[in-house]
Order: sequence, then C-alpha cells, then structure tokens
Amino acid sequence: MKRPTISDIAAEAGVSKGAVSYALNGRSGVSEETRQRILTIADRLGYQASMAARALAGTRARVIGMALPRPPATLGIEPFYMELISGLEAELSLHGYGLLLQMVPDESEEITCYRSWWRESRVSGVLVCDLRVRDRRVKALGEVGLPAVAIGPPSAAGSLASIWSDDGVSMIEAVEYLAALGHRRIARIGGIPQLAHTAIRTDAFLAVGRRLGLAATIASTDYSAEDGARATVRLMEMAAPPTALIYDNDIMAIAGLSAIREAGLSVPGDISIVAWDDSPICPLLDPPLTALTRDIGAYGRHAARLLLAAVQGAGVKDVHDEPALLTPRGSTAPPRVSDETAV
Amino acid sequence: MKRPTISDIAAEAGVSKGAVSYALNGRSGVSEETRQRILTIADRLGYQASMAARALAGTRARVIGMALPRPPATLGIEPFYMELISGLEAELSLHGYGLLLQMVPDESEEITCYRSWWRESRVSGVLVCDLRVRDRRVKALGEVGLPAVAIGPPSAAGSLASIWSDDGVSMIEAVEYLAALGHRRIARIGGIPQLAHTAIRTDAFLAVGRRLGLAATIASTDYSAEDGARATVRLMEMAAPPTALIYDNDIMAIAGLSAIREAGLSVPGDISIVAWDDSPICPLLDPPLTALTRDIGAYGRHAARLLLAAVQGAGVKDVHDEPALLTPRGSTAPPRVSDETAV
DNA sequence: GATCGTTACTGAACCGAGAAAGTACGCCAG
DNA sequence: CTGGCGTACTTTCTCGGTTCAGTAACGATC
Repeated sequence: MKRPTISDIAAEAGVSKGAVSYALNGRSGVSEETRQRILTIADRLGYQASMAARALAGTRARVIGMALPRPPATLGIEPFYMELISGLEAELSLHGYGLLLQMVPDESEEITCYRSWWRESRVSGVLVCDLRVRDRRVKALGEVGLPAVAIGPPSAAGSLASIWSDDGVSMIEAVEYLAALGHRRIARIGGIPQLAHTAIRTDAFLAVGRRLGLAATIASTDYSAEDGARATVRLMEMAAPPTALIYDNDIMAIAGLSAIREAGLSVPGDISIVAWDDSPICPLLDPPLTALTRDIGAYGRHAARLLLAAVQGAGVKDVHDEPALLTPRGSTAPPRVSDETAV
Repeated sequence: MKRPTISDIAAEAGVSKGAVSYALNGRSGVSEETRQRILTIADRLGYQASMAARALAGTRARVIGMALPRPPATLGIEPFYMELISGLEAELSLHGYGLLLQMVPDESEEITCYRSWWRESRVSGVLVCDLRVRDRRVKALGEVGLPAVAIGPPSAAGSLASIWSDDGVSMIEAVEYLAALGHRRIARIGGIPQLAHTAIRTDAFLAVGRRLGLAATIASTDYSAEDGARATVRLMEMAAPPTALIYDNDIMAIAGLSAIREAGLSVPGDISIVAWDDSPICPLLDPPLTALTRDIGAYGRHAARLLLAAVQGAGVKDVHDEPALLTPRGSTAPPRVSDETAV
C-alpha cells in the first residue's frame, strides 16, 4: 500500500502543494470553496501528514518523551506509573501526540537520554518524574532548551513548570488521624530520601509529630518490599516500638504487614498501618489497608496539558493538584490501652 | 543551543555532505583516513543524526509502537505490562530504537491507531498484545504492510511472527500438582474468553481434568478484582464446590482469597488457590500465594529482538519461550479428608 | 483610468539526511 | 600512449511537508 502525500492531493485538486498545506492547516490563503474541496479529497484519500516530514520542516514532532527510572525492584509493582502513563496518554492522544518511553538506570543516563532525544529531534517535550532535592536534570534540560514539565514540588523544579500535590497536608491528615485514634508513637517508612517528595513528607511528618507531642521515628528505604520488611522489623525491635506505621507505598505496607504477623503481632490490634497511594489491592487485603488516595490518572492528564502548553511556547505556571486524601479501612484502630499513655 | 547537522561536520572536515554520510554509516566510498577524521569531528560536536530527516529519507524511524488495551480496571495493577515493557525497552534502546506507547479502548481503535502510525510514518514496526482467537488486527497490519510481531500463540497470530510460551503445559502442571495433593473438584477463574491464551488455558484445563477424572469447572471474568470475587462466590455456592481454584491473574486471586475468607472459609484449609503470573506481592500475602511464575522481562526482550529482525526485513519465525513454572507456596494444601473422595 | 490593496493562489527554497549519478585522478595493462 | 578500472570523492536529486516571495485577477478609490 502506498500512503497518500500532500502532492497527491494537490494533483487531484488541481492546485499547488502550498495551497493544500494552507487548506489543511486552517490558514488563510485559500478560498473557503477550495479549502472544502481539498479537505474532501484529503478525507477520501485517508490522508495524514507524515510526522517525519513535518518534524523536519521545523514543526514539532508531536511526541512527548518520558524517561522512567529502571525498576529498583518496584517500578513494575507500584500501579503509580501505569496509572500516570494512562492519564498522560489519554490527554496526549487527544491532541495527536505520542508518548515515547525509555527506561533509564540512573540520573546521568537520563540526562544523556534527553540530550539524545534533543539531538535526534525525537521529541518535542519531556516529562520529568521523581524530582530530586537538587536535580541535575533541570539544569541539563534548560541548557538544551527542550520544553519540559516536572512532576513534583515546585521547590525542586527550579526553572521548570511543575505539577504537584501537596504531600505535606496529606501527611498531616494521616498523622492527625492516627493521633486522634490515640497513637502516641508512630513511625514513617519513607522512600528514597533524595527524592523531593520524600523530603517533603518527612518534614511534614516530623513537624506535625512535634506539634502533637508524638514520638515520631523515620526509616528510609528504596521502596522495595524487602527494605520495607527490614525497616518494619527494626522498628518493632525498638525499646518503645511505634504503634502505628505509615508506609510510602503499598508494596512496603504489604511486606510490613507480613513481617508484623511473622513477629506474632496483629494488625490493627498491636500495630496500625497506613499505605501511601491507594491501589486496587489495598481494599482486598486482610485487613483492608487504610491508604492515602489520590487520582493519579488526573495527575497525568494535567501534566500532559501543562506540557503541551509548554511545547507550544505558552508561558506555563505550576499546577497544584488535589492532595491525597485518607481512606480509613481496617488496618488502623486505636492502640492497646497499655500503649496509650506511654511516650 | 543549536544541534549539529551533517553539513556542519562536512564544512569542518572540508568534504561534502555525501562523504560524511558514507563515513558515518560505515559504507565504502571514503578513505580510512578521512573516515577517522570525520568520526572524530562528529564525536567532538556530539552529532547524532536527526530521526526526522532519516525517517523522511526512507530509512526506518527507529521507533516501535505498542498499543495497550485501556485499563479494564486491570492494566494498572497487573505487573505484567510494566515488566513486559521494561524488558522490551531494554532491548530496543540497545539498538537505538524508541518505544511509542498508546492506550486504546478497543480493537477498532487499535486498528485505526496502527493505520495512523503507518500513514504518519511514526513507527517502523508494532508489537501486538493480547491476541484474540480471530484477530482482526492481524489482517489489518498485513494490509498496510507494517512489520509486526505478536505476543501470543502462533495459532492466533496468522501471518505475523509470534512470541509465546506454552500456557497449556503450565496449566497441566498446575492441575496435576493439585490432583497430586488430592483435589478432585477444581475450578478455573479464567480471563476474557476471546483472548487466544485464555482459550488455550481453558482447553488444557478441561483436557487434563478429563484425563485425571476430575470435576473441572470454568468461570469467565474480565480480569477485574470484582469479577474475580463474584466468580469465586458463585463457585463456592455450588452443590459440590471445588476445593481448589486457579486464577488467571494475581489480582483476582487476591480478591478471591478475600471473598473466601468473608464466606467464613480458610485458605488453604478449605480451599487451595493458585495465581497465574507471579508478582512480588504473591509471596508477601498471608498465606503466600502459590503461583505460575515466568520471566516476563525476558519475554519482552525476545519480542523486541524478533520485532527488530522483522523491521530489518529478515524472515522471522515464531519464538517459543519458557513456559510458566509452578511455585508452590502456602495457599495450596491437600483438601479436607471429607472432600477427598467425593466427585 | 491609473493606483492601491486584497484575495487566492503558484513556484521555489528549505529542513537534514540518504542514495544515485557524475567526476577527477592514479594505476596498470596492452 | 591510450584505454580501462577502481578509488575517493562531489553533485544532485529525493523524501513530504512548511513557508516565503512573487504574481495574476479583481474591486475599490481618487
């Protein structure tokens, strides 16, 4: 099969290529009558402009690039990325944009990847995930001038526009909820400390802990199930162990649940647990996990809109999405009475 | 920043664009000395060929397209796709290929998507997932002549080369294992019946059930947690309910586990369960799920290799990957004695 | 009725590569 | 000394769009 080109249409309509281009792009320079004739022919021929030719001629390639941190044993399990991509893609394809995906092992490779994309004119913009506290990618993207939007707090996004939800208020909500149940010793099993949102959650956790006069402990992990379980065990071995745990993702919460049971304790009888980012699995577990829920798909859609605006050269400003809300389920309950007063 | 082109290199080396093109593509027509000089300059300038220009000139776009069925509430949870994409991408980026992702709501839209990709010269090949029993996509792809490789049984792939693992032998292994434990009434909670691999699993399930003289029941679902739970409840309400269940994915197995507990029964005491496709969550549950394990990443890598060969016009033949192997864990045990003899 | 402005186009250049055809030169054989 | 051939290039064309500089036709204006 041969694909129809702009010249085919021009020949059939008896006009020049230029006229066809004007007609198809809705620009002035052709009469309404001619435009309609050209559009009809284009439609009949099933014409679609070649992206390669279009990109070469200087118009945008209509592709958005996204580099994903290669699985630190977690990418595949957390539904976060798939849901994000799903929302992202829904909005992009609405505007005829494609999504180019690439897995990268580390930050340097990611920067190399962006440089390559730019030099090859592969993408018209990129979406940056997992902002770090001091993120080298921001500067690198600025240097090549590739339009970009970051997912994460504006404080870490530097010159890039960012889309974010306030993890601080969600953390406060979770801690206040646990405190209201009567918990006095709580711990946070956080993700990779270098990530900007991890830092924000940690700060909020410590601040609200101080305000409420709680014993607040923090453990850092790489988001993996193993690390989550290890951290849980360490916390349970403390002299005055926490009675409630807040995990930074659901896979660690599940691993933690399993570790707690192995230690002969029960959830929520002995220990309450909360997972960050609700997944369809959370309500199915025994007990169902109390979780911080947010609409990740919407997050992706908003990110796409912001990025498309940036690609089109519009001045874009940070977008603040809804924060995650607490969904209380069976994994949280008041602590045993003996624990209630001690700190 | 301006990106360096082939002309920049030509100017700097004092030769023509043509010579540079020969040198960079390792073709004859330039002296070894000139080639080295050109390569050095290209390297210093950080040159990479523009994909747009390359694609336009007829060489391949070095992009592989993949259309994903939009979440029937399951895409995000099952780690299958993410792991597949991860393996796929690892191999593709090794060869300088990108992966273009698109979510599609149904088969017609998917075909429309392929046609668009082809007309726009967006991709050099596509990977087709979730083969159906009679798959319209096979014919559509053949019509436009877009190189394609299917993931699924060759019987459904028609003219497309396919990469597959024999789900039949895995099913036989699982059923024989349950029969060896003493189960006589087993059920399969299958996925979408139209999918080719679902049909293969079902056929194998029934065949081995007959051979071993078991009461073998089948339920069909859309892979969602809700459907999995519903099917489980229906099966438990049978006059002579099954003592072992084989789920087509882990999310349904988890939902089933929850439904069984709600009915006041225990796993594996009253009912044994097996999940297809092991995920990092399976071993963490209580009890840990017995699962059919396979290396999905390798599956993706092999698919990528096959597709790259197809794109380069090599004659490709079907590739048979390792079948999933049973990983016995705590969710399977012999049935209660009272159940053992009855059929 | 000459001038101006607008509309509706045409023709050609251009983007950055690949590929084919053309050319200059050196070398060797007859 | 000429013809033929291979090497090492250069020139030119092409891919399929976009864009810009013309230009012909026409109506309005002074």
